[in-house]
Amino acid sequence: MMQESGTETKSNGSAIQNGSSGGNHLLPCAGLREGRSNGETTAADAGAADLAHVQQQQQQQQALQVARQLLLQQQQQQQVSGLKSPKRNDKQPALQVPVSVAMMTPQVITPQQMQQILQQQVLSPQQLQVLLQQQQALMLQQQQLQEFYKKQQEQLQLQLLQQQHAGKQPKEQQQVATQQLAFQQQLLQMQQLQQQHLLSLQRQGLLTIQPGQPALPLQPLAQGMIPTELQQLWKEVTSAHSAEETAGSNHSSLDLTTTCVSSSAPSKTSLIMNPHASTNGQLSVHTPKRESLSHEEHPHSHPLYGHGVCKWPGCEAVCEDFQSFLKHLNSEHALDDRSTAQCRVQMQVVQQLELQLAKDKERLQAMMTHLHVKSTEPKAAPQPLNLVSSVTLSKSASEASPQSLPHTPTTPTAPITPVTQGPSVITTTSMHTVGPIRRRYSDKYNVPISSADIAQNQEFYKNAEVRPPFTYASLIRQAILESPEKQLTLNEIYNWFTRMFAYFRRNAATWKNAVRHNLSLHKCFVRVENVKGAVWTVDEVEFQKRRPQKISGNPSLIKNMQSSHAYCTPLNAALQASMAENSIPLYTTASMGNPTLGNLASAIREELNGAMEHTNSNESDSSPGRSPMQAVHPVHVKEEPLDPEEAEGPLSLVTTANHSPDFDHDRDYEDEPVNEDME
DNA sequence: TGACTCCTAAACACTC
DNA sequence: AGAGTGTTTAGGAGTC
Repeated sequence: MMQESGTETKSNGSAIQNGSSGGNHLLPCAGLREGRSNGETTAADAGAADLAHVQQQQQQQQALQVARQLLLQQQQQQQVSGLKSPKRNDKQPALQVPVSVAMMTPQVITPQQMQQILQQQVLSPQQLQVLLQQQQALMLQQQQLQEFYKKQQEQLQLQLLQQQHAGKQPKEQQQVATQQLAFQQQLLQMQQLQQQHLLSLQRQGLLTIQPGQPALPLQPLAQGMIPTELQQLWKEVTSAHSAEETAGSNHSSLDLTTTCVSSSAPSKTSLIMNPHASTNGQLSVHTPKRESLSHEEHPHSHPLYGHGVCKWPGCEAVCEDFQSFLKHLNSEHALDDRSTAQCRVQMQVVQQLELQLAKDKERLQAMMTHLHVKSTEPKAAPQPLNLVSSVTLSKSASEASPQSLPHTPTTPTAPITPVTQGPSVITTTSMHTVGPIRRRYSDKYNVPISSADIAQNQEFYKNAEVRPPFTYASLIRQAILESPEKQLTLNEIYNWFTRMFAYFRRNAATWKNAVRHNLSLHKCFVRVENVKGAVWTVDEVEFQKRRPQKISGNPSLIKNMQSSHAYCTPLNAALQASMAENSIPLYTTASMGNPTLGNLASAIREELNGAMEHTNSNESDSSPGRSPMQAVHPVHVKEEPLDPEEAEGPLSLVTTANHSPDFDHDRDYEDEPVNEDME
């Protein structure tokens, strides 16, 4: 360490001032830094994007399902129309209350359950995201069905009134009744699907229902939460707010649902009043018509219209505004053989996707089960370890030190749960990153946490008192490199820690001491006299030298990485292929924007790139160490014990759009986590 | 088993 | 004197 203390002119006071406001000038990370005040981005935004896509997809599926259902109805109707008595009025009461409250109750995870999940810490942030997305998808469907049902009932009543006055239109009454029944069936199917989904979650350990807890379907309606509320709940729970508060607020979240409902809620009126509906047996055509009508009320959303383009499969006609789109829709995609055929094709596409999804889910389940069994075989968790302590805390900290209570997350409740409790610790992202890609601490406890995890869960670490699975040195380096001038005062480093990680908002004495200790201990941290006083910089060369231990010497690790890569590449290809081959715009190239799959795939690539870079660089170690200026790039290091020398030479077998130019720089550092997300 | 890394804790010195 | 900063040592635990 540089011994300059004798000549230091630092001013503690100024340093503190700088520190307190230091975050403000860290422009590159402003988004992150200000997350707490501006609303957290990154993960949250990604989730929103995901939701948008999922929503869109759901809308398409919904429209098709409704169309399918209606087609069926009409066929049945045609078959029995001659047999049925036109007198259906007496049936109306029964039709008006056909759906129980339970049926209409969104079977989402209740606040209590969400809280429980969080408390148990059995879910990684990714899992929570996935969970939320799944719930949201289901919710969207159910919302749409509910809306549809309501409209049907309204229409039915309207018809009744008309009939009472005019004493006619029995056929339409019959239609409505039939549709009601069909709709009820659909709701039942939805309910069953959701039940299966929940059961699946339970099987996977993702969701635990207490013995005394009523089954989800029986949850009171008030406890049902719409997806955005779930997200909000997640935030608030991780922010140590009570779940009850969150549950109490049910405002605001209607963006998704309203959009969804408006976009796809089938207009019963249009269906019934549409001459085709009552006279034409070819139903597939109704979908566009119905939607076109229903969306006149909600001009801003239509499953078949977006970005000024008609999204009718194979069309892509440019429509300047919604009105022209409607005209186009009615003229070009009217009821004819072609449209009907296209609709059928689309139905098949959806069915294929559903089939594929089911298969992949099954496969995932098998993988998780398999990995869980394997991972828990060697050692059982003898002591409670939460996500945090299991990742990085040394025993002295997690057990002996009373100060280390932060491991016990203050998040509402947080009973410490053994991480090996269930397969749930294996997340989608962790699945493909198990093994050498994780830093040893993670491997140690089978809690794979990657920078990708953090990237996607920056929010999580900001709000939950979960110890980040990174070394102090890495965090310090990250903090410094994130700063515009690549230098920070000690106090600014402190602030960065507390800003980025809720965990470091407690026990300051402990971790601040550790920070100082690391700054002094590691040669890679250079103290420089500055106008501000003393600032700390990172000597990247030293940082790279810092890690003599190489995993290159471990053939098994390399093998694992390569095999992982071998698995990933086809997986990625399969993902894209399955998307593209279905010719669904959402899923094609640009679509890698599809948050869910796209991110997953890119995350996989990224992780494996890192791994391969590492292994490859062992062979072609061409990095002579870079100048501090080079090092100044924002860090993107993975949490892997990588070789210092490999920094540059990522002979990446896979190039990804996501591949950050900076990515390679830090590949070798053993810990460098936080960056990707933060950038 | 030993070298190594990382963490925590603590003592001490220096400056303001 | 007290707080903040910086350095150093020690010991435990895990990895390789």
